[in-house]
Amino acid sequence: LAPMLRRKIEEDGLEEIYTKIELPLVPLLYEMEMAGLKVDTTVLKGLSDFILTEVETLGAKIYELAGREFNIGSPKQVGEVLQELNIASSRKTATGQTSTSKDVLNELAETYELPRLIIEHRELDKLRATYADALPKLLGADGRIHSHLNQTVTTTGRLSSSEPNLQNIPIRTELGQQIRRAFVPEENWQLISADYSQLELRLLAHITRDERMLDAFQNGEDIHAQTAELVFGAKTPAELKIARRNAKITNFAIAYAVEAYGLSQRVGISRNEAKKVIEDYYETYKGVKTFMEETPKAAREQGYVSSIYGRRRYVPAIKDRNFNVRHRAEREAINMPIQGTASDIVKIAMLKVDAALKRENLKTRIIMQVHDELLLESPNDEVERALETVKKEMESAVELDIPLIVEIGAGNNWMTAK
DNA sequence: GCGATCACGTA
DNA sequence: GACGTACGTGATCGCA
Repeated sequence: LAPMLRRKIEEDGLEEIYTKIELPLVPLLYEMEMAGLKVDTTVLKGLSDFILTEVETLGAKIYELAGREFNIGSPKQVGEVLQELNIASSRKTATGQTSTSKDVLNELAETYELPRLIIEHRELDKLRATYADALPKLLGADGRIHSHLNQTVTTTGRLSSSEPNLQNIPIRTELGQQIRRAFVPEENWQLISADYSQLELRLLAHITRDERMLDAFQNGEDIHAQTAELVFGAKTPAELKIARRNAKITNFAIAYAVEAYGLSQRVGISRNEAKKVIEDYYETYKGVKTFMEETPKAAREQGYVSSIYGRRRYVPAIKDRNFNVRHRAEREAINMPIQGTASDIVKIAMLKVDAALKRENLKTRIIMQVHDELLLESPNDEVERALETVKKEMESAVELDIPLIVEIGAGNNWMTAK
């Protein structure tokens, strides 16, 4: 089997990906899994208890407004209650059930209190069940969590993490951030978090060769502000402040081939306004437009798309007779070179950081990767040096038409390290 | 006990 | 009829 697969690797031009990235990564992933992350279970216990009290209070209010008790954790029963109160949305799930998704509840929450409370209840219960209560159950004998780093799961080249998934630890909400406080360094060590700033957007510029976008990154300009001015027409500082937020959403959404409907939902504008924004975007960033048009064509002709280092994703569905299946494949094809190249680069950076740390005889070690972020653990007396080495190795991991920028920090838990 | 469904956490 | 990509996990629920 090996000779056959080797020949296939050669034929498909995958030697670089295989021999320079994936194979050398194996021992490093092993070391990361063995190292694990230290967890302060008292922080999690405190959070769990706090959330439980909050959830109980919320539950009582919810039952009162609903006029009866029911299982708030059951979307089916939530749907039934909304129907009883005649406030159910007409939107249905794939199986015809009344939808109780956050979007739907948010809309109802403008008029009614109950859906707002259900949203809050769900958020709290999710944090409690998935993180505060689940993580302590997975502690090893050493008091550390040893997640699996799966190398052969994703279609784009990303890693995945499981048992537990440490790539989806909360960060967005105030309470969610508290979960990160439970991830701590060894005594007299610190955690270092280093993440690539706007990696995928920079790669969008590099890959599409769009002049305006390349210029912005090369000159260290604020890309979201630029989009706010050029696409949203912001002129005064006040206009800019508002438009920048929407420009940021748009910049990221474009990389995933968002359509008018999706953008209208995210930015909170009408579908026609969103259509205009996308048109203006492509007029402003012409290279991006060309990429969006040419990539599905190339995928149809070759049968696959590639990252800039040659990693492939086959997209047979791009020839499907069904419109929806075909269009989904086109978006997948557009996104893969960006997400795939980002994956390649972070993996290369991991190898370079690891080699540099070992070369300098540092005890500092990589313990986790979260797609564009590396988490390291570093002895107190090494932290200063490690910060410098890690930042340097990550920013110079590869040479592209745009600069790579890394934001880095150290702290006594994952929250403060960021 | 298992799988489908729904929902939701991250980049 | 659907209309960003990539994942993993928990609770519920119906079925075996």
